[in-house]
Amino acid sequence: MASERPARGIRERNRRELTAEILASARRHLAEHGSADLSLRAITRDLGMASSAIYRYFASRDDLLTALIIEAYNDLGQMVEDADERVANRQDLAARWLAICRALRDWALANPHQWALIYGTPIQNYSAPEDTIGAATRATGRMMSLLIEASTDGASDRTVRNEVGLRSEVGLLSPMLYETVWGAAPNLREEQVVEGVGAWAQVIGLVTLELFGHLNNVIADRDGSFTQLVVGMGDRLGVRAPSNSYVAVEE
Amino acid sequence: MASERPARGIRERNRRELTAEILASARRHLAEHGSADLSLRAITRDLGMASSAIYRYFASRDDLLTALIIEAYNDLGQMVEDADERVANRQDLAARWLAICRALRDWALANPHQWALIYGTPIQNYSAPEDTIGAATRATGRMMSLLIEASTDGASDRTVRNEVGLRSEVGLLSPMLYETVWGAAPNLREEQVVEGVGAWAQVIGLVTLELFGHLNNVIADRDGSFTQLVVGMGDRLGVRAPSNSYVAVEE
DNA sequence: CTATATCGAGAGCGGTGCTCTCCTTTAGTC
DNA sequence: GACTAAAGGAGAGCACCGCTCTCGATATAG
Repeated sequence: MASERPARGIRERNRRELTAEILASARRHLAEHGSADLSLRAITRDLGMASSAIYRYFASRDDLLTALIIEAYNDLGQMVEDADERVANRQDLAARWLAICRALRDWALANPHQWALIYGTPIQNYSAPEDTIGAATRATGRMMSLLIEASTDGASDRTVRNEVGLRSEVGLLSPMLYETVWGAAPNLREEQVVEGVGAWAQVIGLVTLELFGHLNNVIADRDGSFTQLVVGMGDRLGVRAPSNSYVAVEE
Repeated sequence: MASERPARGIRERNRRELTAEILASARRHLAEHGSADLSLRAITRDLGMASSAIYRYFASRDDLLTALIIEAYNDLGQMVEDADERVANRQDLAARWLAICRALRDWALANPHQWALIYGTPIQNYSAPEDTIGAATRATGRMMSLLIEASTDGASDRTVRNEVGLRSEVGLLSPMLYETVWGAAPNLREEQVVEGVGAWAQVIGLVTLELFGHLNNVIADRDGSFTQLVVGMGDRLGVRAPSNSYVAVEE
């Protein structure tokens, strides 16, 4: 079980440990004061090192923030995945949908500054590096794949969309998303996927509005309203509990 | 037409003018570099004054930002109201709904940093002063009152909500919203209002996600997707074009 | 053992928000 | 019209920030 090298030197070990300590301190500062007030000097003071020394570990403040962003994405993703998998009856898409959405909101309420870091105003001069996108898509991916699964199942009993004359030829979605979706569900209609993105946007929007104070004199019971909306959303998108069969769910 | 006092002294006139110039410069800096990089010293440099002099006009950086926030709210509100009123057929709620939503998004795309200022991460130590709430509710108010109008009209042909067992006794909404809504439409069901808030959250969510880059590898035709979702939303909430009567709309 | 890469510490640069003091200019009053 | 009081501009200065550079200590590799 010994890692790559047992002790490749105290330098390498120290480096890993110090990097972790810096991140831990940064996480603490972020949770307490938000990303705007996150100061490298404060972190080095915390750790009792010279202010310049931190640049041996993170090239810039943005680099540190990027690390925190990836952490946040992964943390949220893990939370959502766990919540989903905790639903015993895998066929109960409605329960899974609700669990996922509630996990998202709960995490946001518990970690408001990290939520702001990933879904709030982007930090300047920051263009998501490659490392981010893997982590970034974890939570969203869960939601979307569940919605896709639902759309495939009960595609027949979905009410027909508006006939207002919207274009229906392929082109709304990005090429990348086409590949992903078409791979999983070849005969899914494009509009269904767009509706899924809409549901995702609504959940993110609700949580963001709540967290940023825009629901303050609007909604009293946030828990109840959120649940109502999420359930309604799932309902519309065909996210259903295992239809009539109450028993016959073997394997 | 001469204002309150023709020239109550050059002091008062200068004060108004300089305040306006400061705000103009701040607006310029905000539009170019975003709120995080908005520097009081840069503004004073712009205006050729001492860095300390600005504090005669704005007590702090947060104060200046608050002024910009109110400006942004009002600007957005004006845009939305204008767009709504430009729809000739006032009975065509669908057209008005789409116009409002598109105006919101267009304004956001044209003024991304101002959008971030009001719907992005809130600035620290900032608790919306009284002056804000009037401006803040302009755009949102338009959307909500239109949705309420629609819900009252076609309340009968709305599909019944889920029967999952959500509470229905009064309590989801804030007392303030109850007063507002119940005054305008006494027999509106609470769940309808919550659905309206949900629609609002979806629109805000869509625009925010788009602006903050979260739709980058997801949706190609943002215009088309946005329109589809908004139209679908209105459809569900009973926002309809003037039903069958194509002519008989007198008065 | 030695050459080399790593890394901590300190000084320093230009920037920030904000305060305090000094001094000029304007406003309102006998 | 002189006089007091308020308003406002200018400058120095404080404590902070991100970041760079240099120097000396230390660990690693040959």
